Amino acid sequence: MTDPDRTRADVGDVQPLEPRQLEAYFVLMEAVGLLQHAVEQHLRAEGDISYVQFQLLARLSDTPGPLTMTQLADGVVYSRSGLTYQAGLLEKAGLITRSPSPDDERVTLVTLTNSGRALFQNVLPGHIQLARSLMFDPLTDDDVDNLGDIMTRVRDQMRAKPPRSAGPRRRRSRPPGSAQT
Amino acid sequence: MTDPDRTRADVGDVQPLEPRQLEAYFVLMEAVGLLQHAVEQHLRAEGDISYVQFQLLARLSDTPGPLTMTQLADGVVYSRSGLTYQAGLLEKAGLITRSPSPDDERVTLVTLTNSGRALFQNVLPGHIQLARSLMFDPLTDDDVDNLGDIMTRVRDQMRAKPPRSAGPRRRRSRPPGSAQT
DNA sequence: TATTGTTATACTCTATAACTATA
DNA sequence: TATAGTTATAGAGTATAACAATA
Repeated sequence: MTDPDRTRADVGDVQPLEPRQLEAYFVLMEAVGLLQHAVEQHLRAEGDISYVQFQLLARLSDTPGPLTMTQLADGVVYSRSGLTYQAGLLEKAGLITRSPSPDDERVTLVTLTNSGRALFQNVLPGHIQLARSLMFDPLTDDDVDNLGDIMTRVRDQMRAKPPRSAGPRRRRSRPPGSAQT
Repeated sequence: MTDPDRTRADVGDVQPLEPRQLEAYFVLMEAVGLLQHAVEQHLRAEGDISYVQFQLLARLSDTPGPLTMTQLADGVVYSRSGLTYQAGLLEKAGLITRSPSPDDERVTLVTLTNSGRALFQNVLPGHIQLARSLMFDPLTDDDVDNLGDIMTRVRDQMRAKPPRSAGPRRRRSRPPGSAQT
């Protein structure tokens, strides 16, 4: 497992690893990192919610009826308990309600309250405004179309791939790097 | 004041919020969210490091000499103490060392150890491989160029804008939503 | 038995404020 | 005084495992 010679930084090993791809990837991650941070700040300041909570509200706003916890979690949160935690916060804040489904009593139906809808609508324009000023200002219409098109393909690709398995399982409660050497 | 001349994306009015932009923005955030999650899993499994730690190692790998804490933090971490925490973990894992600068005794110089360099080089190819399989597979060369070009402009835009101030300060320790209505 | 959701718990990470020490 | 970094501490968020209830 410690073969520093095997894989060199000279990444020309297995495949050329396209420098263009490398650069695109890192720039993407950096830019989105900055964007996420700015957006989190904004949402916290304006509505006292996190981006995850914003996503959950967005999903509920986008749907006519209520959603089940499982439906709500999809793509936003990666553990059931994580969603329960977030839903607990949102419910405590009066932004959603939870009630058992009549059809299937195992299921919890999540409904956006008026207050929740109002908060979301209050916060959305500024959110978009911020996103626009941070990322769309330097882009042309074509750029926006391209970006949307590209990222749509990427997203679809990712949703098709194994969404949650990403390699062999290992322990996670050691100091970093201790898996190595 | 709020853009009297139309921004490029045909805006005659601020409200309609450009559906194209909206969609591009949300798809971007979703796709990158999925990507980040997958990448975090991979780094944890392969090298027992987080993405932030990976970024710090990457920065050090990219530089001939040592970096100061402040230089290292730039763009990766948003608080001094956050970096001290991460550096503490990396040092404990033997991936970096910290020593006072001879020039300015206030400054801490961070150096990548051989072990740290080896770990980074071990982990990098798989990291890129994963990124490629998740996001570059469905893209053409032109797409990659476009994406890189677009995100470079976006990133530069963001670095130019107030990077860490993003609106009026407010309290952060209330339940979500309580700032509203 | 399988599925939906919650709870208990442990852990990671971030950020503010107070502090030390150098410049 | 201002700057570089650390420490103390508090809080948000996540995930695993055990659990209860329903299908």
